[in-house]
Order: sequence, then C-alpha cells, then structure tokens
Amino acid sequence: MDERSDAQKAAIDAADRLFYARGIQAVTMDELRSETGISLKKLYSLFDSKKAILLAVLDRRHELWTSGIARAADAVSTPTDRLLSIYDFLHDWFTDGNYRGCGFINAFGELGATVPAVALAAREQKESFQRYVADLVEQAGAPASLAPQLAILAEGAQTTAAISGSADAARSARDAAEILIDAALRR
Amino acid sequence: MDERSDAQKAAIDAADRLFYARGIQAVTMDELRSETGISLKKLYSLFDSKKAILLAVLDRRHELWTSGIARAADAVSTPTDRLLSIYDFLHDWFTDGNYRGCGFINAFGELGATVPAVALAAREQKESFQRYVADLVEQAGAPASLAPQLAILAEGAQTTAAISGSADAARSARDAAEILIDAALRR
DNA sequence: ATCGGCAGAGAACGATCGTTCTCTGATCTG
DNA sequence: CAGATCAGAGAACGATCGTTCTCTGCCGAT
Repeated sequence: MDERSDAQKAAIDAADRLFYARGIQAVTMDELRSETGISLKKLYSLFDSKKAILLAVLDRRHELWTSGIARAADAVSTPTDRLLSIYDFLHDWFTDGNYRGCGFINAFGELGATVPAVALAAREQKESFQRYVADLVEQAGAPASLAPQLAILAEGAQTTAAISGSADAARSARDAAEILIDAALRR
Repeated sequence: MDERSDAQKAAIDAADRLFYARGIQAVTMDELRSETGISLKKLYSLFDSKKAILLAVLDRRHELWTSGIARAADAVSTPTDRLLSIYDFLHDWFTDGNYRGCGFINAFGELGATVPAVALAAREQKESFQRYVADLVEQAGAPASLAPQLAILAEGAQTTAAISGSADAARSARDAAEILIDAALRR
C-alpha cells in the first residue's frame, strides 16, 4: 500500500539517479525539474523541500537494497549459501556501469554532520543489514561473532569497488567470507 | 624538505578539521578565515582556490595515514603482527572522539564525480594502502590473494565504525584478519 | 619627515540555488 | 455563458558563497 503518487515515484527515481551519480549538493532543483518534466511548483507540492526528496530517495534505496539481497538469497537454499549470495549480489551491482559506492555512505559523508536525518537513515540501513546477516549466521549455526565480520567485508567491498572502479573486491570479499564461515563452523 | 610556510600548514590543519567534521561544501571560506585568523586575501595568496586547499588537505591526510600505520607497525616485529597492527591503529583512530569515517571516501562521495582531482587523490591513497598490505603479505609468506581481503576488512571497518559510531568494528576486523592470515599460512 | 609600496581587513561583486510568486490559460460549476 | 478555482511554467526573490577589490595604515628607504 504505497501512498506515493506516480509523479512522486518518478521524481524520487530521477533524484536518486542524479544524487547518486554526482553528489547531492551538485544537483539543483532546476535540474531535477528538467530531468523529470515536473515543474518546480509541482515538485514543491509533492515534497516539502529538497531535503525531503533526499530522505525519500534514501528510503527507496533501503527498499531496493533489501529486496535485491532477498532475491539473491532466494536463488540458493542453505543459510551459508545465502550469506555468500550477498557478495554475488554486490558483484552484479559493481558491474552495472554506474556504480559509485554505497549511497548511504556517500550521503552520510556529505550531509550526515549537518542533516541529522541523513545520519539516522544511514545508521538504520546499516543496522538492518547487520540484523539480516546475524539472522543467517544464527541459522547456519555459526557463532554470533561471525556476523559483523561478514558485514564488514560487504562494506569494505563496496568502498573498495567504488574507488578502484573494479568489481574484483566482490570476489575477494566472497573468498574471505567463505574462509571465515568455514572456520566458524569448524570450531 | 617541506615547501609549505607555517601559515599554509595552519590553514591546511584548520581546513582539514572543518572539512572532515562537517563536509567540504558545508565549510565556507569565511569560516576558514575566522578559524585561522588569516585574512581572505592572505588565504588566496597562499592557495589558488578552495579546491587547492582541499587537495592540500588530502595530501596531508595521506601523509598522516601513512606515518600512523608505519608507527603502529614499528611497535611489533613480525610481518603478521604488522598486518594486525593496522586494525589496532584503526581502533585508536575510531575512539579518538571525532571520527567520522575515511576522509578520502567522504571527499570522494561528495566531490569525486565533479572534481576529478579528488577522485584521483582517493584512488591513489587506496592504492598506496593496498601496496603496503601486499608487501607485508608477501613478507609473511602468504599467497597474494590475502592482501585485498585484508584491505577490504580495513575499509569496511572504517565505514562501519563511522556510521555505527562504535569502535567495535576494529576488533571484529582484527579477529577476521587473524583467521584469514592463519588459514592462508596453513595452506 | 616624506614618499612608495605592501599587507591586512572586510566590503563588494557576481554567480548560484532553494524556494516562492505571478501570470496565464484551462476546466468545472451553476 | 460567466465566473471562480486550480495547475503549470518559469520569472523573481533572498540568501549564500567563492573570489576580488578597495581602502587604510604601517614600515622602510632616502
């Protein structure tokens, strides 16, 4: 039951693309207007402010991440494979051509200190991911200490891939995760 | 043989503190003036532009990172311990109270897409770190594939600590690194 | 002592950007 | 058909910020 109108969704979509590709403050409202074909007056009737658009973008990014991870997990059957599918999902993302790091980390770095809601959104996204990993780790029967390690590998792969411009980090992270899971289960 | 004047160093110092704490575009030249006590005219005689100040800040951050990592490594004696000392260094950094993520990643997210020199500086810093890790891995007699895994753990710990606001990630990363190193040497 | 140049302080400029306002035209109502 | 309400487009406003300019006073040289 999404309360958002089609125009809102289109605006959020375009804003996400622009903010992510170039940074938030680098995108003007006028650009968002010309990109969407929605007039400024209409944009401001759909959202209170540019900040409100950004928060909607982050919400949507959170949903897309969650559903993407879940879809990758659905392709396999054991908790261990589901954990490893995270890095396959990351690999696909890194190679899609427009990858420029984790949108939450980018937003946090740019605005987290001046806009508390941005810092909060980033924290919530990361915590939600950590819970997801922790659940799978528990299902796999591995000690809880494995979960933050696997999450850190995923975070590190994202920033490494962003700055190096290569998707290799996803494979390295996956290999490392496999070793850590093995060691944890062997204990 | 540093070519920089004391005034330049003071300006870079203050700019680093402000940029890092609040984001680059959130800091005005006027604020930098009042923070340093250096007039705008003088600032613009010391640096061509705000961008030039930022690049000098990133340079200095690179030096500080390199020397900090080296100092931590000097406290121990084996290549393996030197590798692990990276995460101890990170832990100290995370707990210093003003930690807000990797300055290069923050700058990359905010300005990497619009200022190519910023993207370049970030890439160089990360590559330099990867080389450092790779050298130690080789000295430890472990396979080369271990190096990117350890680097990814360090990157992931930095972003995780930034957003969670806790230094725990450093310990998790260290534990994971220990397991990966052990496994690599056992092979 | 006077003149010339230099440096500092901050006022001013020009551009930009988020947000609001005005004007126009269309649609709906009675 | 007349009048009123609404939405769209983009001009305009007000604030901000990087950068430059002007003015003032100081210092050294003659």
